[in-house]
Amino acid sequence: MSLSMRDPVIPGTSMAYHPFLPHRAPDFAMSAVLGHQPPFFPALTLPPNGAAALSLPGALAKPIMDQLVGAAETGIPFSSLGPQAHLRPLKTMEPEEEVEDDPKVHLEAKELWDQFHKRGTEMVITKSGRRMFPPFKVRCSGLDKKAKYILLMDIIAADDCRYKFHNSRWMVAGKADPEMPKRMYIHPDSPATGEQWMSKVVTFHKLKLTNNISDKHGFTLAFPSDHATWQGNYSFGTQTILNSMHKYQPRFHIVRANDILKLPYSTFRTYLFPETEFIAVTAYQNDKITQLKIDNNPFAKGFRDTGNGRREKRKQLTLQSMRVFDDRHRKENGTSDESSSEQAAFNCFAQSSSPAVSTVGTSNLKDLCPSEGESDAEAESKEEHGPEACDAAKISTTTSEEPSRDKGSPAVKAHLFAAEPGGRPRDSGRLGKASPDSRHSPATISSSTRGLGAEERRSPGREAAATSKAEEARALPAKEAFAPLSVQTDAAAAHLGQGPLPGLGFAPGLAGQQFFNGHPLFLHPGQFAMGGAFSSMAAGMGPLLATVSGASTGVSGLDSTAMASAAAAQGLSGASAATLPFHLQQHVLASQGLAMSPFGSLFPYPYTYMAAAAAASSAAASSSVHRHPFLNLNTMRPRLRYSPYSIPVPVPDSSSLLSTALPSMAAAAGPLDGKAAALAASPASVAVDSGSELNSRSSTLSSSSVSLSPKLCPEKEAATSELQSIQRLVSGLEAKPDRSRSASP
DNA sequence: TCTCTCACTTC
DNA sequence: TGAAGTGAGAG
Repeated sequence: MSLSMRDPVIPGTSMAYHPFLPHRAPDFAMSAVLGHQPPFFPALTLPPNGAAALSLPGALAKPIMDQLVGAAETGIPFSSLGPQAHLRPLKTMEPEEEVEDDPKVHLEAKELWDQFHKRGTEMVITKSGRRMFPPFKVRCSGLDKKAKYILLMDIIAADDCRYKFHNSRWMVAGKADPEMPKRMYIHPDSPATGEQWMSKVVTFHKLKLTNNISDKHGFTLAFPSDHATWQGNYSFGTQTILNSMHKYQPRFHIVRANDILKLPYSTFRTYLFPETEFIAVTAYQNDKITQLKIDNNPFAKGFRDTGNGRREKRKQLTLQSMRVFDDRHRKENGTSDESSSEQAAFNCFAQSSSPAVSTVGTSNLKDLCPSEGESDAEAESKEEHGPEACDAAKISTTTSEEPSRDKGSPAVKAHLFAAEPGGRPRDSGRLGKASPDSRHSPATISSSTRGLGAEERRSPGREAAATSKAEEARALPAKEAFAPLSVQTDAAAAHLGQGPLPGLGFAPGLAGQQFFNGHPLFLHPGQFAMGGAFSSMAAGMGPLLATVSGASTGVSGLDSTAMASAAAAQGLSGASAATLPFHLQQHVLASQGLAMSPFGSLFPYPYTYMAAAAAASSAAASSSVHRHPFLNLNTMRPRLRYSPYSIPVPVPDSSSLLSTALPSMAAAAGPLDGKAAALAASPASVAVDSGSELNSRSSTLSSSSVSLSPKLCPEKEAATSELQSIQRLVSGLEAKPDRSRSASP
């Protein structure tokens, strides 16, 4: 099993071929040269270095001419396009990179990561999304202070294996499940100047990991075919979808670009930190890693104590409170107002059940666990001087990027780990990893599409890069899910957008795009729920969507009719194109033309040349069977993967649930069914409580309140009796010291 | 193995 | 003050 250090570089990269270049700033435009505003105008816009690209007439001009011909076939007279000689930009762009940069990246919290790696590599994923722990934080240096950069992160499959935790160790348990759609997460501060990035630790703590294929944090932009610039759907989100029990490798990317739109044309520098590799789990398997996290994660502070576990404390407090209740009940029974006394008693019980709100509880908490405060303090101290402090003091992981960067030509710089010079950075199949010390250098890969060089220079890591490239292709088959574009589900959202940019996860705050700001987009109404900032961000994604749509058309064979249907189904009117700014309308029209069949054959080009490759590479690929559809032209049809649309959702017969299900089972049937089931199953307060819990995430306390309160529950006596029984039962098990502490408040 | 709820935490 | 993040534990 070979590891995949994915090489984001695609040989022969040259944006000059890209027929789907999105509309760009006027200085890149050629419209004036062409003498009109052709519908396909955006297709002819140029990358920042377009001038240089076009300076190579022969090979470069032809694809463009092909486009023109294609455009003509779509109804535009070729003659109206003017002579080919005019295919040059009006304005020559100055090279963007006047100041050479030499980015270096340090992994922060290195010690924590090392411990993480030593003790186990479990990273919890949940349905609702879980943050990474340890947090992925880096510090950058060597950036051009003035230049703007976009920082991204993604997580790729580390290998093709599924794992299991057996005999206290992780073992390969078979072949990996179909890969989840990959997403890129763009740091919310992007783009920012090098100076800004270097002035702080760059954290990606907002990124969440989930196993929820239909996660709601993914968004799909849907563009109706009748006026859509970018046909097809594109999903992006702040959550990365992972498979449980699979191994993953986070990656960090630095892109020198002042605009998200330029991502596809910019150089990606990719950094791998082997110690950040992890196995996704839905529940911890290894106590060591659990403890590490408890010790280091502030949110888990509640579990951070030496003596009794929190649960135990809670149990003790509960027992204690019950005793109080019992005492009171006995004392007051028959003499005073039963209801009020019991209410008071219950209040006591309720409060005590929640130490946080009970003075008794809190004081007793201390009594019961005298070491807690101290241990917390210790933990605090430990934390302060722990990993974080160490981070500041010592950065042990540093990149060693080649100082000489090949400007303008595609380059690969794979800086392999010290332990594995010149070879594969990792062997994914290995379970016994190199020691952390051997991994202090991250793998650094730099990919560029700016250059024109047809040849790719490769570092000694070429082999690894080649391997990774093959593996890179593995994830792309997920794009199979392009198919049912008319279906707008979250699952689709999560699944689509697997083009060269496999879904960009934009942090909510990401904004400041210079194009399309404030303009309406053709978003699926049910899927775009973010604010203006994000809207503009999403709008900025347009051109990227164009590339995706290209993939849809070229690879999946999606025709525009399908999109039209989708558009119609979404109630999106083609007239809405009129709401677009002029340049966007141009883009819209042009893209329509481009999306048509004459250009279908061009698809392999753009993706082959897409330097968004690092993003593309985020779509992890398997090494052998599955190949990048844009790298291997013979594999235009990616492997069939799970379909988000075909996930069967068996609806249990509610009647059977009603008749047989336990309340807890009824809960699975949904709130209404659950409640109905609870009600139908039994009139007992327990069942009713369960039902009430189904309707709201009410706490146990409130539920208990319903069932135990004499004012609210008609079965007061029964409840009281039951409570007493429980209390007696528990008292028998209770430790004596606790009893001695159980004084009435 | 996964999901959900809970009480706790931080921010 | 409340939203959000956390592991435990039950199912």
